[in-house]
Amino acid sequence: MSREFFSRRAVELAPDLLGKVLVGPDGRSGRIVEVEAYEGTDDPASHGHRGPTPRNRSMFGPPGTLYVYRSHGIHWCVNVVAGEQGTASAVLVRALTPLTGVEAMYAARPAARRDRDLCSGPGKLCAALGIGGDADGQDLVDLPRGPAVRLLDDGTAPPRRPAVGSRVGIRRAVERPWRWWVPGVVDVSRRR
DNA sequence: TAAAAGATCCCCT
DNA sequence: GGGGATCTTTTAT
Repeated sequence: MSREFFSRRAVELAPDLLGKVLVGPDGRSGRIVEVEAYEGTDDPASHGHRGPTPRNRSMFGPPGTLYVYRSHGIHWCVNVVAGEQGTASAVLVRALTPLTGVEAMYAARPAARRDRDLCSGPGKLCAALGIGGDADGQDLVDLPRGPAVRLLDDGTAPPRRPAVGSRVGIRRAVERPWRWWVPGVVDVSRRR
C-alpha cells in the first residue's frame, strides 16, 4: 500500500478500507468489513481532538501509521492513520471476516463459538490477530524488519454502496454518519 | 492526589 | 436487553 493511499481525509479513506486484508504479526488475517472515521481535532469524538498526549501521539504521525490503544483497560483497538501528518485523523477497524489462521484465532479467543464471533468487534479482532500495544506507531508503508502488521490489497474492490450509519460507543458527535460496513456480513442488530 | 469516563466484551436473564 | 468486569488515561482539584 502506498503512502498516497492513506493521504486523504479519514471519511474518504475509511470506506476504501472495506475489502482490504489486515494481517497480524503472526500471519493470522481477515478481510475488513466494518470501519469508522475519526477526524482529529475537528471531531469531538476523536481521541486526538484535544491535541497530542502520550497515548494518542501515533494519531499525529504520518498517514499509514498504526494507532493502537487500550480500551476499558482490557481490550486493544487498532486504527489506520489518515490525512496529513499532524491532523490526527484515523480509521478504526471494527470488524473482519477471518481468512487465515482461524485455528490460532480460536486459541486466542476462547469465548468465540463460531467463526463470525472471532473478529466481530474492534477488541475481538485485535485479540484474534494478536495485535497489541507493541504495534502502536508502526508504519504500514515502510514495514519494520521482523514480525509486523500488514495491510494488503488482494484485488477485492470495496462495495459500491456500503451501509452507512452512526459510530458506536461514543457520547459526542453521535449524529455524524461516519461508520461504514459491508451489508449482510456484520451483525449490527445490537448497535445503535 | 483523586476521580471519572471510556472508539468494549461477555454472560446473564 | 441489561449490567459487571477491569484498568488506563485524562482532567480536575
